[in-house]
Amino acid sequence: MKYWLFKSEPFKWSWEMQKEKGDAGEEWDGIRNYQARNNMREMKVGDLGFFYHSNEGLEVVGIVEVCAESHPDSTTDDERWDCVDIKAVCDMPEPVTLKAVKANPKLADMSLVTSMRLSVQPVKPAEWKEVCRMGGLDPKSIKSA
DNA sequence: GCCAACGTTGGC
DNA sequence: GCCAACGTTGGC
Repeated sequence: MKYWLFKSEPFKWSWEMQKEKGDAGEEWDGIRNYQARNNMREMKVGDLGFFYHSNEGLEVVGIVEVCAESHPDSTTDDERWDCVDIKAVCDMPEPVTLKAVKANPKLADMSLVTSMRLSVQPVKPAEWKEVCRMGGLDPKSIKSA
């Protein structure tokens, strides 16, 4: 099981909108970047991810779970682009801001800091635990449905 | 809204 | 295969 981070601009697709979809989940479509796509191709059902608000908010606001493995992106006919489906799992009790992540030496190598523009990123287990801790969330309490 | 950083494209 | 030009992302 792996960990990931999904970036979204809240005025395009927000955490609230993701939660409204419930367990049905939603396609994480519109990704037009090879590295981000390759990350999605590696995802398995049950993998967990952070939901991060970019541009506005600049914070990790929730936990999501991969609920469908990589398939063609329905928003394009271009065969190069695949995407996964994700569903909301729970809120981050206290959103973890980019500022806080940058200020934490343990997270200095996190993709969020080093690969600022990558919209779908891998997260290391140690980073996962640390961000959960900062957000007031016990990683062990995250239950996939 | 600006601009730096980065990815992609296309001419050579 | 290099690299300049261009477009996009995302923090500020």
